[in-house]
Amino acid sequence: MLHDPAQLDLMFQALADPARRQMVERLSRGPASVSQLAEPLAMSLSAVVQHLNVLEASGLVSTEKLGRVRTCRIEPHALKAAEHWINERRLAWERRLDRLGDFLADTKDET
Amino acid sequence: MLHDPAQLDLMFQALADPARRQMVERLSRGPASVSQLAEPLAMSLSAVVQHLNVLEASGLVSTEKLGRVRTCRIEPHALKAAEHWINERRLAWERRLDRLGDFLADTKDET
DNA sequence: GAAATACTGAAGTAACTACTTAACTATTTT
DNA sequence: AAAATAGTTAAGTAGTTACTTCAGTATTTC
Repeated sequence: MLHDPAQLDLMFQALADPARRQMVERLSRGPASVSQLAEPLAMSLSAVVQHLNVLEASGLVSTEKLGRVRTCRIEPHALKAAEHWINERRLAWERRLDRLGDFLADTKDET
Repeated sequence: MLHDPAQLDLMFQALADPARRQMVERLSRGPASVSQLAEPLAMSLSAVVQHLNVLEASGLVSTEKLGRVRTCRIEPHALKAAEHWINERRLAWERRLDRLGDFLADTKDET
């Protein structure tokens, strides 16, 4: 799993945009062409291609061109890296609270 | 868990910045004052306060002012919401691949 | 081979972001 | 009460982002 901060930056930045999240959501249900990705979005095809480039640069999506159709798919490894970063921080916090809880319980015992 | 897309937007946008992620990382090890958060960052205190406001607006961090010190802490619920969004998409994709694998295996059995 | 399809790239623009400095307020400490 | 501390707020600015339109290039289809 890539913890390169620059890569994390690109991933979270990619996920920050609602249109791009919608694209990821669509792709989570299966591969799609650029036009299929564009269809539910209220913007030009050109704009969608630009969003797609952001997603691809972030590593969250990979694409392959066959003939005139570019097929896009999710990269679950990259998604997992973002997920992992958040999870680690949340767990660190929760472990801390647990230790604090134990400490308080122990202190109470000693009275 | 809040799935409000506007809230997700704010959260991912908040996490997109490396300085803000560093602040979250620091807070995952325990509460901190604004100056403590600022200390490792190469920017003015003012800039840190602005980042902090973004984090607070996103719901990822909450703060409480006592006297002249503002103490900041992580909101694990919000972190979990972001985590959950990513996880759902990745699982949707992986379930899809599993079904596809089963289908291919079944098809092979039928020869 | 002409027309339709599926994208791609460049240029322009309006809005937003991440800062800065400087002036300020509120709270402690001495 | 003066000085130091901790944070806040406003205004300005350079750089970035999310689009747009328009003109292009391959690839199919008819």
